[in-house]
Amino acid sequence: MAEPVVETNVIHHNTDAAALRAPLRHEFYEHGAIEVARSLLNRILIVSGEAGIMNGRITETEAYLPDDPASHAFRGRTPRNAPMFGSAGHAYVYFTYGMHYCFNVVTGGEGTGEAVLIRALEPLVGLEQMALNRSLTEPAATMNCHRLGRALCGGPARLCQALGLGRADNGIDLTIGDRAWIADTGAEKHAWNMIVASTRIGISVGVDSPWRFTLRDDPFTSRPVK
DNA sequence: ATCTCGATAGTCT
DNA sequence: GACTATCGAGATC
Repeated sequence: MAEPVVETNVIHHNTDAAALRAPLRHEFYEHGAIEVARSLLNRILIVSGEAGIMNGRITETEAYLPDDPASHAFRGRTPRNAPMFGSAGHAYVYFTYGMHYCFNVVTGGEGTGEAVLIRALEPLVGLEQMALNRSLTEPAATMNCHRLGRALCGGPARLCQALGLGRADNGIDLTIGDRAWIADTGAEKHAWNMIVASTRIGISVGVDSPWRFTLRDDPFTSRPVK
């Protein structure tokens, strides 16, 4: 095996307003969940709500594949997981533990039942609203950048609460650019060697599959990579 | 830093 | 009836 190649940590983003408004199109999502999970890193997730625009950089993803025992889709289609079997580029937002929502993007061809869970963001725009949504007790001013980022968006349920994503967003089309989308910010030139693959979190089966993806040395994760 | 535990309701067996 | 793609608080090191 060759030694891993280390490149400089330069992200070529075009984050001007026009690029942020342009959603990634259907074809982007129409690949396998692993490829999409890796390609989503460093891109900007945007939510437009009553309170205005909020966004953040995607820092942690997990792929859930067809024939994957950890996937909600593993035992076939049900009312709950139906969006996973629908069209790529739509949202699958599920409710769990009696109180939390988690946000996924559907990938692959129609009917394959795969998705990518967004597990963490670096919050960029709308931090005050996010802090309100999260009912942050500790004043944001007393936290350093990394601690604040973790408190707001460091976890799949945290980022949903911060961005106001919930039941009403289950099944929405992410390629339109009205409510929620991922920007086509020109990050297509990814340094793939910077991506770290590790095992997924919070599951009891499929625990050995390295389908959690983070960026090397990026502090905005839900938990450190082991 | 790492752990244990309880909350809480929808989903499927 | 069992389980859950989680989180926060509190204990302990």
